[in-house]
Amino acid sequence: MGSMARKKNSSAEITGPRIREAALRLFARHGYAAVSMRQIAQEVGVQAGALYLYTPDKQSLLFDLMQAHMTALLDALAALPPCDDPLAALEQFTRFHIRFHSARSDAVFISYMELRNLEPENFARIESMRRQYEAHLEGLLARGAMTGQFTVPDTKLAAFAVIAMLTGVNTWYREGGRLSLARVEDIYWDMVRRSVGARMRPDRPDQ
Amino acid sequence: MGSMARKKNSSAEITGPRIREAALRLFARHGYAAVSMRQIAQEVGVQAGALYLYTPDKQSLLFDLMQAHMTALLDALAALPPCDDPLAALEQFTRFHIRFHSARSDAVFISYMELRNLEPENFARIESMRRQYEAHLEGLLARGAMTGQFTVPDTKLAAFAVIAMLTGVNTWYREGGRLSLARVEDIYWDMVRRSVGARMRPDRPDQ
DNA sequence: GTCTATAGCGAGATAGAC
DNA sequence: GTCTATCTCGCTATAGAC
Repeated sequence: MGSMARKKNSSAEITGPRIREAALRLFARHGYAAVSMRQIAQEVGVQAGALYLYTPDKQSLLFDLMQAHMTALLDALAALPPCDDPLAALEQFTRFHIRFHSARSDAVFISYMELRNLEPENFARIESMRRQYEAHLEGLLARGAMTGQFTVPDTKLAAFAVIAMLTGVNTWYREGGRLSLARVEDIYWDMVRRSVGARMRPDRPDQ
Repeated sequence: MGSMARKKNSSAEITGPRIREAALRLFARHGYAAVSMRQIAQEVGVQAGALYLYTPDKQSLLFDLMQAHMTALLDALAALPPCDDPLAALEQFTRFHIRFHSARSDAVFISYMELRNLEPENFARIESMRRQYEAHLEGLLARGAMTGQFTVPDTKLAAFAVIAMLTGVNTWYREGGRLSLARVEDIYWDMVRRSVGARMRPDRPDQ
């Protein structure tokens, strides 16, 4: 109980997380089906058999990675400061989406690309979380449409379009490239704002 | 030479295409790495060994599918009637992209998701074709920015954003759903047009 | 908690009969 | 042109020593 009372095997304590990190990176790079448990073990520096002390099987490893990502996404979304004004909320969502996703490109990639490799019940759970996320955006678009701040012919399609546009950043953005992430946020916010037919907010006049 | 002069084995003549169709469907559904040559053979109704009469190996099968898709895309793009006006050209591109891609969802899916499984030289060839397609859009956005018809802070990012938004249609659109494809085109064209800060064309006033 | 060894299986690809 | 049979390899997962 006391500090230093016993010295734990330092590597054993962190093997679990390291397995998940290695699996995340390898699944994102080569695809779930193309990555073997041996490769993951080699990346971590243990033998293949040792992985099964930390995960019941390969499928659970994939599902846990996706679930952790989606849970973190929904938690972070819920932790945003509340925004009554739909335009402010849309800007908040836009910047949040770009920042959150660009910092987790491997997890994002896996969560979109490896849905096919989930067993049905696992698939259903991840899909339900994704629908929650989309519903948040659709809700704020609907509020903005009601107040007349937004012009959207169809809130569901607009939500799909905005999310697809924003998630696309991950396919080309690399740190240290031509544009800073803050600049990318500004540019995309401009396009998102225009795409839903919204004008600038009064406190930041420019249009 | 004369008609009916000899009766060809009817199934032999079409086995090659049927193999590519089966591979396309299976790769799209389960992923390249997860699909076995035996599965493809079973879908076609031949034995696994027979596949190698039509493709040197599994990798070539994947590459041929992607190359055929990208070639068809670039050919169809080049075959569009020329458009001098950037706004008309953008509408043409928007509707073309949605129509072409929604009719080939399996090939689109594969061409975006299985790039990781291409050997380096094959990857480079597909990527170069994709860049040609993006360059077409970026070029017309740049022309519209020069004429003042578009307001785009960055033509490259705008091209990425528009393509991501439009390709996203494939993730949810299903024939016979709530909206017709023509209606989807209209809605997305509206969002694309707004996102680049363009007004309606004079011959179709409404904004 | 990690190792070695291996069971059990299915993969890609080829050889040769028909 | 398609078949059966097979080679060789690598996979997931487990058993049991340490």
